[in-house]
Amino acid sequence: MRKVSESTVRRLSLYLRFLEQSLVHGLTTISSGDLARRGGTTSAQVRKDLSSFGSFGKRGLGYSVPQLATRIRDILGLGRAYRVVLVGAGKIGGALVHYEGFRQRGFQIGAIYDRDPKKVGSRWNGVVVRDVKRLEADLTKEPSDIAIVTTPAESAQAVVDALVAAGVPAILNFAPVPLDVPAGVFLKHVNMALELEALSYALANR
Amino acid sequence: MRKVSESTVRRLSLYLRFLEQSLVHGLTTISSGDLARRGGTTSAQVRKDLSSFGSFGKRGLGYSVPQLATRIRDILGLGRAYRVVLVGAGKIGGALVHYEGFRQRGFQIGAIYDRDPKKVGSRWNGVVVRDVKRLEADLTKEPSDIAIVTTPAESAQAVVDALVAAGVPAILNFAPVPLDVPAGVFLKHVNMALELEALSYALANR
DNA sequence: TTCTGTGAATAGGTTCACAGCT
DNA sequence: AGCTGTGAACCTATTCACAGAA
Repeated sequence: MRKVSESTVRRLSLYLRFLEQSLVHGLTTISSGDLARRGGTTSAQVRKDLSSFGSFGKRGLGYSVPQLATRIRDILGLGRAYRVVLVGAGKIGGALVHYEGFRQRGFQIGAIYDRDPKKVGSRWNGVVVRDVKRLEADLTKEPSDIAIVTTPAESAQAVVDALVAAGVPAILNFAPVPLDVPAGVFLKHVNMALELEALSYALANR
Repeated sequence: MRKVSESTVRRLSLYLRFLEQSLVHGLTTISSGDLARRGGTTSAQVRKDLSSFGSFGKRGLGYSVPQLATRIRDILGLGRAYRVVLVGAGKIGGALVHYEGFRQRGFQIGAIYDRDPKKVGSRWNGVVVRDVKRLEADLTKEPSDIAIVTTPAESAQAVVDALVAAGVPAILNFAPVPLDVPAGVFLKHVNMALELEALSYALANR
């Protein structure tokens, strides 16, 4: 397996969604051109993306929908469930807890943490909110694969430090602040204000 | 001004954040190296990014913090307020309505739309939720620069079609579905499941 | 001396184009 | 004929390295 770019991984996720839809519609075979149209790219790109991982298609025919879906799910590591902890029981945290798309894909929110004593003890979508003080101790007993950080900017780095200390290998950050993690820990940001600013730039310079 | 990449625009937003913080801390001058450290990039990258728009620095010294902040705000088109409409008064929509980061940057949510009669008429952070049927008519009277779509996947394309028909030039989509817009309309996606899948890939292939 | 601004070099990602299966 | 798989060409973005201003 050769080195694969971030963009390729993103596109694989999109292909997988389309494959799953196609499966529901009873399609058995699909061409790179079909996948391209839906993923907003070109057929050559689709084939290149897939070829990094092997040859899954049949020349003259295309790809088997269920086979390719399984293969991509495998590549993306979606063949298993992930235990996710969420730190920060605010508005965004609440939205994420109730977001069905996560659970559907095997991302199970197993614990929620907050600093606010008024929130601690309440139930969010069946999960009890715990005091963030327990975060490190809990993670030692119940290791998590992924943490989602939805705290205010000020607390985010401290939370991330605790997560890293407790051995959490992957973090998705919604706090609008750049964070430091040691090498070997995977960190991704979702920054909604940034996206709006990109639109603002586009509008200002059209 | 030469052509500027998406990544450059994203980095400019990050530089701006750091500049604003530095301003609060009373700094008057900053070097490309300082900006780089905070933006997770290199000093050469920072200088290249800025040089697409002009020469704002002083050799041997660096950049004036307030001047550069103003200049970037200008470049990004943040010198003005934007009227934003939000379509989809669900959990994510609710989180966005209350997100202070938007208003701080001049993105003002002026109207919220939903299909659910139970939600229509209620107040969200001071804004009354309207029936989505009124969307096009309202937009004709009160044009908006940006729309944020947080509907379920099924309704997103229809909503976007209405937005485009009503002349909205920029759309930020949170629905987990690819959308079609005509050329000239700016469309950006925020796909949280996709980000988790990128982490899943990283974990599976480390 | 310090730090910017920028051409030149390098690396990385995308598209082309075509040989080779089915 | 249709569609994949892939080297080669192309294009875009990042890094290097250095001349020049403060």
